[in-house]
Amino acid sequence: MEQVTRVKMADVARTAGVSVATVSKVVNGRYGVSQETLARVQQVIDDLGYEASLGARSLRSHRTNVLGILVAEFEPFSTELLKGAGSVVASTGYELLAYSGGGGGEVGWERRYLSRLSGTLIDGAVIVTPTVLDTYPGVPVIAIDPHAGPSGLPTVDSDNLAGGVMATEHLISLGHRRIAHLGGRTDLDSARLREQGFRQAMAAAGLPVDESLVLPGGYRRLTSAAPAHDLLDRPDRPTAVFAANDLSALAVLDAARDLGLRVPHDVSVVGFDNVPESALSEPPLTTVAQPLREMGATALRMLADLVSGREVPMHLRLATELHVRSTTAPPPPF
Amino acid sequence: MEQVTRVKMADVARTAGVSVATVSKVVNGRYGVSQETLARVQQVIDDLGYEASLGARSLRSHRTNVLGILVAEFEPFSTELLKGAGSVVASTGYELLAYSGGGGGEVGWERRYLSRLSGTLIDGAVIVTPTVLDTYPGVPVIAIDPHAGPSGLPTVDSDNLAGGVMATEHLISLGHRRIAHLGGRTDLDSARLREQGFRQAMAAAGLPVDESLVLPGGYRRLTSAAPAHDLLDRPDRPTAVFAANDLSALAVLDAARDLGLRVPHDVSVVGFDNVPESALSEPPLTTVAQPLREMGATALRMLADLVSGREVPMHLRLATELHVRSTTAPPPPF
DNA sequence: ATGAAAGCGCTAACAT
DNA sequence: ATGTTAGCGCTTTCAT
Repeated sequence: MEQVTRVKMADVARTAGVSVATVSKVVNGRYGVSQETLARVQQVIDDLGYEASLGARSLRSHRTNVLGILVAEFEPFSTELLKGAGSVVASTGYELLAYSGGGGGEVGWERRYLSRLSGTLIDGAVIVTPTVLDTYPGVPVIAIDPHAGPSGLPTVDSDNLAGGVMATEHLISLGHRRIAHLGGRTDLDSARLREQGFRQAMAAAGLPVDESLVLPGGYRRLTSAAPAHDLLDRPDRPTAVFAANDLSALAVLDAARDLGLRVPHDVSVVGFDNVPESALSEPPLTTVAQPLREMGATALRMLADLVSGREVPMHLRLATELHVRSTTAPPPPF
Repeated sequence: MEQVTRVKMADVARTAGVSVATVSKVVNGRYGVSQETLARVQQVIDDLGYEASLGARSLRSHRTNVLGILVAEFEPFSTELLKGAGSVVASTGYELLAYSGGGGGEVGWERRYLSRLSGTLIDGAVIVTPTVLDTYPGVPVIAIDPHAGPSGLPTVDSDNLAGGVMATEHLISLGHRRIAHLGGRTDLDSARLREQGFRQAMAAAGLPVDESLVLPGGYRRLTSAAPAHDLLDRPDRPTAVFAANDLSALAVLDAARDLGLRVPHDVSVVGFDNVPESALSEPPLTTVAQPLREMGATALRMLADLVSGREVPMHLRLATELHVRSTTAPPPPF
């Protein structure tokens, strides 16, 4: 029989002729219920389609069997992580709740979301690119790719330094000597490490870094447009640009097109991240891939361990990997 | 001051020297609080970093300002919808909670999830590809791409029939005559419509359908592997395969590679959905695009309307569109 | 303007 | 084996 209002435990209890406590025991598989009663109550539960309210249950029991993944926004980066987390959650026995304000991640969003959900709705959380890296009292938390470097929180990220080296070495091996770096957000750890990788590879090859060819791009397509243009619109322009992420690499592609430069014939471009958009550009972007799915999966497994009181590593760093597509080639001859 | 336990309303009340009732009024912007008290309480809230527990709040108020999107699994299809929903949620003033068991969607998962969350945690839900299409008592619900055809639930989907026709006509226009169809899940409406489109286009071109070339693939890469292999590993293999979705098309690509067949030289492949992965395959997949982001965005807007008591259309069908990439070409000569 | 008290749906002692 | 009772953290009358 369908009712117009949600079926609650009291409804089940009344229908089965028992107390709510007994129903609760049945639902939670506690001892102290006769076979006969159990069968009857179970039958009523099925008939009525009863399912315990997560809110009410967790308010009382402080255990929900649900893990959270908190993101500022559902965009390509975070949803890749989500796919990774989703692919392993079943094997942990938990269910997965992804939460986003939809806004655009005001500073401290992670703390608000966590307070909202923790203690009542989720047993622990994976936080994606938190801006503030406090430890959170009483809630198991794993950070993915935090903006500031590792602190008290168990963290999963990828090897930004090695990635920066890889991108730069790739260009050097093609014969480039005059290489520019369109940087990311200078306040972010990942951007600093990618630049450091760039400098390290240049130094190792005995190549000078022209400081006028190292410009901040801000990780976004819009903020990268002007510096990308400046980089390419000069008589002594570089033969290659290593951009700190794919979005800014795309901006370099835009700038090249505007200036009538062909990629990779006139100038080579390497990005970072390997978001799907990077494969869809024209030409498809050579980029350093972060293993986003694997990072999501790893973080979720760590969280499950943490919630179960098992030991987890403080910092897990996954390898990055160069994906050579079509924006890199040897430099033009003089 | 950081505490070791979650700060709750009682903590705020004690610190500010008022009752929890007053704090509640401040938090919810109710009238009946003096300017002075309001300022003091607000200050304490900020100092302590207090945020109301979603569970406790909604248990009492039955209004949460959170919309849910319920999916069987976080895979490319559902996460695209999620991106679409996420992109508009801010403009509706709601926050967004995505929920998944992680399992593989036992029958009736949507009812379980909905019971769990509705009434207490979310004000309404978008359900992605529900298997059972009941109306749900007392909860505003929008269905995306339901497995059974439209029923009592407001629904958003795309034109699967036209898409199936489009994919097949594309292959026919390239000169293919012997075309296979790797189907989806036979219990799903979308799969049936795509196959129907296939048959319709074949019939319109006066081409026979070899029934041994129509195999179910189950919409997943794993379940499609065997039938994809069977389709290609026969002396009279088809010159083209129309796969019911991108994941199974990717499985066809895998099978072709295993068998040493080149795509599209030896066999052409068309997918359906246009998930990001389809552009990343090698070679990039020709596919029928569903406007997934738009579907997600539309469904979320409809849900917001429904929750606000506004009228919503019963059935919104969005157009599909062929994206020709690199897995289709004329058939090999004999 | 403020606070006391009841209760949302559930679980966990503690009776019986 | 079953029921009674007391909350979980919050909102909401209803007093004051």
